[in-house]
This record gives sequence, structure tokens and C-alpha cells, in this order.
Amino acid sequence: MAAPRASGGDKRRMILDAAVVAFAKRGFHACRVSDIADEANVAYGLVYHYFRSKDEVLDTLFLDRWNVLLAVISEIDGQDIPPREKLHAIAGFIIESYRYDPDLMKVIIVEVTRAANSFGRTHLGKIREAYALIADIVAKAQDAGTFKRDVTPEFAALAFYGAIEQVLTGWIFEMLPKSEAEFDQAKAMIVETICGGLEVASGHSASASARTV
Amino acid sequence: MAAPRASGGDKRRMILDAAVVAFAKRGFHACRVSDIADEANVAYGLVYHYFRSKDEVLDTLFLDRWNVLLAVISEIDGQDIPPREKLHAIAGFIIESYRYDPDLMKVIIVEVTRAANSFGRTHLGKIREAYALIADIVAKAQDAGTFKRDVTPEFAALAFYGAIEQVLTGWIFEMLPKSEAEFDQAKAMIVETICGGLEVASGHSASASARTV
DNA sequence: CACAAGGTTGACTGACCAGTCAATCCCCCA
DNA sequence: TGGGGGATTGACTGGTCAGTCAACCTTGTG
Repeated sequence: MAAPRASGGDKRRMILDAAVVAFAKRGFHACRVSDIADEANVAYGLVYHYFRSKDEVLDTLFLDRWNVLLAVISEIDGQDIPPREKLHAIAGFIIESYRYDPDLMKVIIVEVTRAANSFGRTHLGKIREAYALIADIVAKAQDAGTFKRDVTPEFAALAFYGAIEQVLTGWIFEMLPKSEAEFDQAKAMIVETICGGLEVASGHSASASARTV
Repeated sequence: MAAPRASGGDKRRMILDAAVVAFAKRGFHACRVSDIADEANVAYGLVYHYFRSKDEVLDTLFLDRWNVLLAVISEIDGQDIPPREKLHAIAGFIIESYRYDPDLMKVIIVEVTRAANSFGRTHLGKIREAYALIADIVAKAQDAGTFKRDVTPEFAALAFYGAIEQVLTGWIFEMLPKSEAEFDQAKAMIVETICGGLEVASGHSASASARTV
């Protein structure tokens, strides 16, 4: 028999997994604690044995995953490859995360990362860490002369991460197709947009800035 | 005398304005209908005289403003100016909207546009219209040979709007400074990032795509 | 085998809040 | 000046849920 009885503390894991499904399906606010318990085939009260509150369940989900992301970005930054490839690897990791577990990423993005008013508030610091790491990559690329200085590193990080999140959001809410090919194409397009820009590489002086209407 | 008594249907306006303040301060979910009424100096029940529900208040706030945005984008697209300038004008309008009424934009972005799980769901269609208009500008620029074809118009629209929203979000949650100069600089940097890209304009062939790690 | 410690159960409580409604007020018109 | 109708009021209702808790079960240990 597959798993006749989850031995010991597996229940905690089961609750976490169930929470991902439940949160993804109904959204954090609309999801009742009893939904999580039902989904996990576990009594209502057990959720409170392992977690202090409904919030803590979401916190755990987010932090576990986000810490992995931060570690991966650091690791990528440590590699000796050109900045474009670093950004490509980061976009790749995030997109693969979504491909591997769409529900978890949906919850993290929709309920934490994009929900800066409710939950994101609590985790602003963590989120900012990711921006900072990306900004650092850009800054070093500028120092090396690979990236130009028209855009500040902080801003570039914002735009880069923003583009990724926007694409994932598009997938999450089915505004975008998501065939298998789509995933790799997205990685490439994100990097190309942010690094290469939309305009054809003419002799265009890169400073069409301050000329407002 | 200034306004000793709001004559007639001004109350509706007062409720709407109060809702902006209340939603911005506490977030839509945490904000009670009584908060709106208090903020508007109006009885609880009056909110329900003018609106069917708490949701309808937010809907009204969003739709009124979003329709203006759609009209403005169309208008800009109609002008005979290069695509980069069109995008600059669009970014400019959105950023000016924020400068003019930060609370309203905060509510629209945080509670609708970025809240695709709860409210955004209802307004996905409207939001998509904006993407479509932007994508159209990009598509025409590609046909004219001004923009390259490495990135699909739909994708470019996503990245462009995503960058703007990300910057506003940064301001909203004080992850970014927002001096007066910051606003104009942001317009320029968004356009420069998306149109010009981060890389220095070397002879770099614009197709470092499908080579994943 | 008996007992302790922690895992597991689910009915229950307390708080909160959207939305209702009957009563009151105010303005306009005849 | 009388009265009709929309504007305004706020106490009240109904339903929902997060979190508690006392009882029950399972497992390991002496």
C-alpha cells in the first residue's frame, strides 16, 4: 500500500501541501482553515497544533521558498559568467519554479509578493533582499562596462523582476498561453527585453530621456 | 461660506473620496464600511443608498479611473510621434496620475490591478484592454522597423506595463525614494530600459536566446 | 501490561462586520 | 402652508470563521 498512514510529523508537511492547494484554489482570504484541514484529511484542530495561526502557514510557505530563491541568486552571482547569462539563469530558476509547482508560486506571488498591502508588508525586507542582489549584479556589470549607466541598478532590478512577475501573473490568470515552448521562450524574451531593449540597434544615442511632451 | 452643507448628491462624491482614503490607509479587506462612512462624515446606511455593496464602491473607483487611462492611451496612440515617445507619454500619464492622487492610484494598483485573485479577476477584461493597446503600439513599431521582432508585442506590453507598476509599487511601499525629480527620472528610465535595454549598444547580435544553462 | 507524553479530534465560543430597514429629516412644489 | 418623496440616520440581524479546549487515541518505554 502506498501510504496507509503518514508516520509521525509528516502531518505538518501534509498540512503545508494542502494549504498550497487550498490557497491557490480560493485565495488566502476566502480560504477557511477548515478547507486546509479537509484538503489534508486532518482534523481542524491539528492545523493549530503545528501552526500558531492561519497566517503562520502562509508565512512558512513563503519563507521556505523565498530563502531558496535568495540562495540561488547568490550562487548564480558567484559564477564567472557574463551578466546577461546571470539574469537569464535567475529568470530561468523562477520560471522553472513555476513550471515545477505552479500552485506554490501562485500563492507566493499572488498572496505575498503582489499583496504588499496585507502580507507583503510583513515580508518587505525579504523581498527587498532579492531586489538588492539583482541590483548588485547590474551594478557590477556597469562597473565592468557591459551595461550602460543610463538606468540605476536599483531601477533595473525593479524592471527585471517586475517583468518576470508580470509574465508569471499572466500565466497564473491565463492571460498568456503556457505551452512547454512558452517557458523557454519567456526566459529568452525577458532577458532580451531588459538587456537588449526593444529598439533596433541603430546608432541611436542612448539618451532620448528628458524630452517630455 | 465655503461648503456649509454639501448640496444634494455631493454625498456620493464625498463617499467615494472617503473610500479612497480609507482603502489606502487600511486596505480594502481590513477597511470596514463604517470606516468609509466615518471618513466621509456620513451615516453608515448612506453608503448603501448610493452603492449596492462595499465592492461596488471599489469597482466604481477603479472603472472611473481605468476608463480615463484607456482613453488617454488611445489618444496618445493616435498622435503622429515615434513609438518611444508614445511609450514615454503613457508612462508619463500613469506616473503623473500617481503624483496627483497617490491614494487613488495606490488603491487601484494594490486592490485591483495587483490583486488579480480577488478583485482583479472581475476586471481582467478591462486590464487586458490596456495591455492590448500597448501591444498594438509595439506591433506597429515593429512593422515600421523601429522596434525589432525578437520580442512579441504582447510580451513587450507586459514588460512595459510591469515596469511602470513595479515602480509605483516601490513608491507606494517606500522601497524607492520619491522626490519631485524622481518622477521625471522614472519616466525616462522606464522608457530607456524597455526601449534601449541595459546593455551598451555594441555590435551585439540581438539573439542570445535559446542557449539555456 | 500500565502509564505517560504527545498527537489528534471536532464541537464550541466570541468577535467581527456586511448589509437591512423602519424611522426621521429636509427640500421642493402646489 | 401642507404634504409627498427622496435623502439620511444608525440600531439591529444573520452569518461567517479564526482560534480554543477538553476529551480521546497512539506509541513507546519500563
